[in-house]
Amino acid sequence: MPEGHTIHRLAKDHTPLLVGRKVALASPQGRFATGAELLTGRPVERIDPYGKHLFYRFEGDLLLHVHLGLYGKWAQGFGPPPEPRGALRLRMTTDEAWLDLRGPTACEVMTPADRDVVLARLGPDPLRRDADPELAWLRLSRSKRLVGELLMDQKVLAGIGNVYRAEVLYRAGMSPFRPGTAVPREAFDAMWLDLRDLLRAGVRQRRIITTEREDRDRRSGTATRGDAHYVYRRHGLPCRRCCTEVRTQVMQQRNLFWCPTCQAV
DNA sequence: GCTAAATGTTGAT
DNA sequence: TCAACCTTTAGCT
Repeated sequence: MPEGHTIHRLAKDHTPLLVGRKVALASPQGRFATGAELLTGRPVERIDPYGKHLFYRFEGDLLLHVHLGLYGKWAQGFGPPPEPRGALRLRMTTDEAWLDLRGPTACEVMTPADRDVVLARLGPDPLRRDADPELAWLRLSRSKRLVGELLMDQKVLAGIGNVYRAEVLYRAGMSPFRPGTAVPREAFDAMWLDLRDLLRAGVRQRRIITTEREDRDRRSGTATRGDAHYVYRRHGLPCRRCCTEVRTQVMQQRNLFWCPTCQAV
């Protein structure tokens, strides 16, 4: 589940549970034992999502940096926490609530300087108010790499993953094989705005919905029909608009999906 | 019930 | 280029 929308959703969900409260941290699995000890007893000052990264700022200029990777997950609840099961990397508890973290790629204590190193590797995040699309445009439009690769590059755009890559290219009617240098400014601007809107909707809905039909069903309370995407994971099925078979191939280490007719160039 | 694949990134080879 | 991280889910049987 973790593309940028999930990370911003988590920041919103965790803020009322943690900010301004003293937190006890534990690592039943043991892999974050030292960090947990270091942060225990400190109040959380703020939670900052940036792309696919989460930063929990604790009192005393210490940050908890979390990156969920592919498998990472947070669970939460009120009252006494359940007995820890499985590989539980981190449990945070306050007087009222608990939060469990499993399977993250990163769970570490950082200084603000360490965080700045991480942020320096990231391009603008369309979900952030302070995002500067110009930077993404410069990095994309000067690169001969394929637009399907560039959209997944966190240094170009932070928070975009494999689902949004496939869906935004389809919605733009653009071939993933076009080089960055061959993307017109207007097309980039349209994709930036579309990504921003799709990501915002993803934060609200807690899932990625890119098709109008699924969105309409969800709003009207009709049972959803499992067609939340145009091309993502629809390999071999007919395109929803032109009935051409959706194709797939690995690009940037992930399965890319596209319609060769609707996204011919 | 079993297996494969998955919305991601890093570090070793 | 590949393995590791570690869990959930879809699609089989």
